[in-house]
Amino acid sequence: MDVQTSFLCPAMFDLVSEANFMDTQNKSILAPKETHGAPGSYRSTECNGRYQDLTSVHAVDISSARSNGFCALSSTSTSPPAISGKPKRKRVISGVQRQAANIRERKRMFSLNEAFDLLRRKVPTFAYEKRLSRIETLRLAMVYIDFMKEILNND
DNA sequence: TAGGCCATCTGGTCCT
DNA sequence: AGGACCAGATGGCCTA
Repeated sequence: MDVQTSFLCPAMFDLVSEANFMDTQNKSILAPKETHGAPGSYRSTECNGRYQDLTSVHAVDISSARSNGFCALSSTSTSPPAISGKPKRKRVISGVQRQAANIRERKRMFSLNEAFDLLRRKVPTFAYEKRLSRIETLRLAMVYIDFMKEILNND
């Protein structure tokens, strides 16, 4: 029994049940998710569901279209009161800057998801198990770390 | 159909 | 000034 298998047996069944290990559909891994797939979609997908082409022209088109719509209310209604005595610095950005910020944010989230993918590969799961969500990955990693620490302490 | 998960947009704040 | 980071909002997809 290797370390990963032995780890799964005693310590994880509470988490295992949460993660629905018996689900063999595995669709989320095999089929890339096609959200926001409308005309002008800014995602091109590859086999594992990751997306590329983060700086495509389509991204600019769709983001500007969305920015003209339902998200406009958040600028004034959700701004928190200034906590410190500092005067609030109202930052005015152009449409081009907003689009550039959107692209940077997409790249940032992409790298974050890459890190989650790496972490997913480090934590032990059954081969047929459904792809772990991000929160499941974090929780499982914590349990795994604790388990490994216990092993080290018992030596 | 409701709820979970995720991608994306957006504005505010912090930092360089 | 501008990039990074963050959290809220929103909508789409999937599953029970």
